[in-house]
Amino acid sequence: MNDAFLRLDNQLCFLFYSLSRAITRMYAPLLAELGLTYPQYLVLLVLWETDNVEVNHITELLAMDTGTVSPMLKRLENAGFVKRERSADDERKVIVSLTGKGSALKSGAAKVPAELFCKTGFTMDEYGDMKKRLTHLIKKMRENEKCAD
Amino acid sequence: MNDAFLRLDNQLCFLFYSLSRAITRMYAPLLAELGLTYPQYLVLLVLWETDNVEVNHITELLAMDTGTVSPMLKRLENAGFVKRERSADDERKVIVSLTGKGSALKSGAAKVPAELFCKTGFTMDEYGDMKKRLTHLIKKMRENEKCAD
DNA sequence: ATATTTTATATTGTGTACAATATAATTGTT
DNA sequence: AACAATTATATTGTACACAATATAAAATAT
Repeated sequence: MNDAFLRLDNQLCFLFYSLSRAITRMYAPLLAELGLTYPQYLVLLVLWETDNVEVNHITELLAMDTGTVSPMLKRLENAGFVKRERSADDERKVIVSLTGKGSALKSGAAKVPAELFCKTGFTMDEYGDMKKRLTHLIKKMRENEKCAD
Repeated sequence: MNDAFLRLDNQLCFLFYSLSRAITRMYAPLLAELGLTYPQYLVLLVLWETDNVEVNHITELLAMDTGTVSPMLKRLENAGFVKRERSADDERKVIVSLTGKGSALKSGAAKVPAELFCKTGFTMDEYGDMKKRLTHLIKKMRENEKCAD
């Protein structure tokens, strides 16, 4: 019975894993035109919504480790898209903000997710429906964290 | 209008990306007991279904680059789970096969996906339904590869 | 006020991902 | 048969991912 779960084509997890990588590969050439990778684009999505945030804010929204975000911010800074400054009132904090170049990228980036949406072939309703299902699943999995028996 | 797509919490792609990473993190401690990472576990899933396969067979089923699979197989070989041998009739090919240790791992691995299934809180029907939706989406995205306008 | 703990970020080390390149064997061509 | 094109795998280089550790500043405790 358990054996059926060991078949690759039965694994829901593998589907999520494959799909995620396939999406990243689809984004790659579109984002390369802007000089970004997909994770870097996610950081900019955060900043385009709220500028001047702590590093902490980014790691939490993206659910990423500092070991991932720290060097990524360094690369974004080297590329001239963001700026990093120690906070004046709390020297532990680093405030990340957009440069002019980083802000300017937003208009060019707008067509990227629209293009990806088109590739899904979804209607707006189907898109929303899938979003709801995934959000629900994520919530469920968080609740069932400890499922040992 | 396009601007709404730039909001992080509207991005279906980000949900897939987050969920995939969350699943991998959930697998990690369970697979660590077996001495495996998630991608390494995927390779073994392939071999448990069909032993003695070309490297090519693995890269295709997992949709992974040789640059990913080659070093991974080397690590699996060092860990004693698989064996690699040049094919006799075509010296270009490398045949990957399970060692006794690699085969033996299968029984211990059976409970891993069952545990993950439990965490989803899905019924068998819901599981199948989600699988169907994702398979359909992957097919759709492959068809709409070129969606430029 | 000083020692302890907590918090915010960075670094180290291992393992993917993947594009681009390299290498060697096989097949196809002339 | 000699050369070109193709095929199978490996290597190189860059960028995540993440656990574990390090570091320094702030908050708390004594």
